[in-house]
Amino acid sequence: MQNIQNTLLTETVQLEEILSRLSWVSKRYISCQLNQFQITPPQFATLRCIAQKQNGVSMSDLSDHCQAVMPTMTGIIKRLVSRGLVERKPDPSDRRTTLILLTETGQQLLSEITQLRREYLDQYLLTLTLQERQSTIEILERYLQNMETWLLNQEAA
Amino acid sequence: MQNIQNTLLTETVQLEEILSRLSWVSKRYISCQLNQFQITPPQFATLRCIAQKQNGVSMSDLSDHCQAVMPTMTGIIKRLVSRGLVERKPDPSDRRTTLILLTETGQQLLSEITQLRREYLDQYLLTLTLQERQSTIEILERYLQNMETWLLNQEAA
DNA sequence: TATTGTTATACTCTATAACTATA
DNA sequence: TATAGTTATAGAGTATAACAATA
Repeated sequence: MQNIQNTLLTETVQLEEILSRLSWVSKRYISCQLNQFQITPPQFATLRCIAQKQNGVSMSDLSDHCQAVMPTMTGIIKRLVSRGLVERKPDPSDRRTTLILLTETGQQLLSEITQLRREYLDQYLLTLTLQERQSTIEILERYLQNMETWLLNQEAA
Repeated sequence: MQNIQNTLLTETVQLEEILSRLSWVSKRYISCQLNQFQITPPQFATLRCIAQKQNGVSMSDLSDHCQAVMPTMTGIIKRLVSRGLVERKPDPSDRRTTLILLTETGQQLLSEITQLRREYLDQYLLTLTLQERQSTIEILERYLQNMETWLLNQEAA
């Protein structure tokens, strides 16, 4: 009996398992870290996305970058606004567009969270060699781009 | 001014960013792969967990391993039962306990999804060297155990 | 009393469809 | 007509609190 699995790399089965667990466990892990700050993973991803641009991000850009549909973003932003973490500003060049910006409170919260996460991560990274750390960065970055490209293609289709 | 960030490894800032993106993007990626099978990431994680034990898993074990509280599991299992993917069986040794098992349909669906994921992943892994693939497995496995241990400690506290 | 599990409730995230306002 | 964004609605996941049945 010809089994298609025979053609796979020997590491593939193992890594599919690891990456499935990683997706789930890292979500629970981040969720748990965010608990004390009273924000959720989608809100965290959104805050990070907003922080990348100094002059504000439109709802549709946010929607694209966070891979969430517009009505979903509307809800997330509404909650972030009500907590005083972001604010809406009209775009002078197009009156249909609303720009979203971090408030000072939002910036402060985001950097507190990031700092905490860095400290936790640093402890783990100390258990790796320099070479391992650098190769991890390289490989995960490529893997991320791989998934992001795939997701964009799905969207187009 | 003494800045705590100065004490971090140079790779830490970069990896915190990468791991945040990874958590979010891998969730969207898996979610997108699961779409055609009409199941959600928490349902997928649950099915995998059930599949690991031949003789069924209790709700409380599921709740522990999936890191979700019992009422959450009740809901997820309810939907999986209604789709015919899992079934409940009373535990003969303790009448309080319900054992959850995969149905034949559930096993089949799970292996279809896994096969699809392996094929996608395999294509990416071909772009890595053997050494890179093996070191990725080792590093991610250790990172996972790190997070899992941390989560268990949080729960205890 | 302690454990196993469900139900009730409330909130967030999610997508689709319908809508408003602007270009 | 097309684009930017919101509202309405429904379903899934999440946690807390209250409850029933069994140990």
